[in-house]
Amino acid sequence: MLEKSHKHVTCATCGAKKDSLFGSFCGAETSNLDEHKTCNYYKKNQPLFIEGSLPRGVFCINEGKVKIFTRGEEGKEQIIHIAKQGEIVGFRAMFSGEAYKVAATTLEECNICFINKTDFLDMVDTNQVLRNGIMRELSKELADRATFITNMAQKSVRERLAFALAMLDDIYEGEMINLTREDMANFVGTATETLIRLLKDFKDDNLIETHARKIEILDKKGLLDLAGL
Amino acid sequence: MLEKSHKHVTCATCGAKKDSLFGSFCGAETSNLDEHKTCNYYKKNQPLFIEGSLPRGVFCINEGKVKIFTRGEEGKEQIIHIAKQGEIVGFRAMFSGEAYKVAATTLEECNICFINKTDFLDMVDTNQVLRNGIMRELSKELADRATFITNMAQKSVRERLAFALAMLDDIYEGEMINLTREDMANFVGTATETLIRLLKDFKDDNLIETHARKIEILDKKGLLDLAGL
DNA sequence: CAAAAAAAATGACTTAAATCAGCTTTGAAT
DNA sequence: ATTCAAAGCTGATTTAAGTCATTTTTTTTG
Repeated sequence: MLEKSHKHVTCATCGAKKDSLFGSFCGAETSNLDEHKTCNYYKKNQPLFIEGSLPRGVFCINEGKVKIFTRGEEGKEQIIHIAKQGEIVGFRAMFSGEAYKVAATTLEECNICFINKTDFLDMVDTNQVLRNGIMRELSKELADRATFITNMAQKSVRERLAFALAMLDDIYEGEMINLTREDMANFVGTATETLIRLLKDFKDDNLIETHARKIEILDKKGLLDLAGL
Repeated sequence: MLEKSHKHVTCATCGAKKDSLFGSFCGAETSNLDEHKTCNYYKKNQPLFIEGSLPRGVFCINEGKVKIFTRGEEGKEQIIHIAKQGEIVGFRAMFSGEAYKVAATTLEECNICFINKTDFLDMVDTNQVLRNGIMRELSKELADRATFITNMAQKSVRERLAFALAMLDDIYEGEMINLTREDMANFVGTATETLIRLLKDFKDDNLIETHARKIEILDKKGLLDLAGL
């Protein structure tokens, strides 16, 4: 695996920036961003923020993956989204003015930059392109979540898992999927045991292959078919 | 029931405006809004827009209720939200620049105003208060949908129905809930037969009372308890 | 590297909720 | 008022998926 460590990242040379909401920033805007951000190294399973806390700024993922989740009754996690490099995490609650309803925790070692609330809101207020990007992003996610709800309501666990694996293949971009069975079950919305049994089925059907915890997608098209898409 | 009919509504005297995103509009802004809107009367079960079409503007509900839904595999509806007077419908897709992923259909006779896309976007661009209101709204809804997903994944149908009835009680504001059993099932995310059986249980437990199709909430606290909240 | 802890896997059993089929009531339209 | 289709309701049956208990494998840590 890639060696990660605490290092100072410059926005101007950040590989993740081009895919992010800051992608359109010009030189002056980029160096302004640079001055207002701090870089931090996170270990695996470290929280960025928890439910109920007040947002103090936004997190920009430079490297690594982060799960966004809520907790149900008995504290069981429901993973809503898995964010990767280039994604900005934690800005939704800043606009609603409320405490976080979701929590964010690293799934692996990460390098993540932090931008202070007032600095970020200043940028949003003065930069129309950024603002439009954010509104587009919020709207798109809203539509995605409508689909998510519909899938939860109408699809079987088998179909949801097939779809989730195809999504994870995109998120892990060719790398093997590396999640605990529990996290995966909490993403699909099922029991861990059920998830494990279904993974075996998929393995028997040559859709995937497992290397200990890691999952390799062999037949993405087959998975999407199975998901009913 | 209240008699509804095609009538011209003035934004200045609109009873729904104060609760809407336009609530903060001053006199000049209100008359500008007035000039750019048209009023329309809708019969029950009339679509405002359908999935896949491109947004041409936004809908502001003056009177009546509207269901927002997606369709799964075999066309089965999943109701995501039920909008009432004061709510603005259809603006999310305008920011994403994509076709509607959801559809909207009236649940009863409605009076609904329409504001053209360019006029609305102009207002958003020039009015910071409106813009902030929209961003707050988008963010709040995003959080609501995270909770919705978690409920679908982790709660039983019984719990979800109890919660849905409590929500509907707020939406219908004291009026009796008036939805087909099918719509209600598509909101809760279950089969119509299952929903009917559970309604009977709730009736037996004196939580609700039915008057033909209409449902009266007798014990909202009891319902919320049952929902596990 | 060994030991301990955590995660993964398997088996047996239970149950919530879907499906299918048929019957009854309601309300809309003539 | 009568008719007819749509919606509501009930019963019987099936099944997908959850739960609980135990074993095996993997991962972590001293």
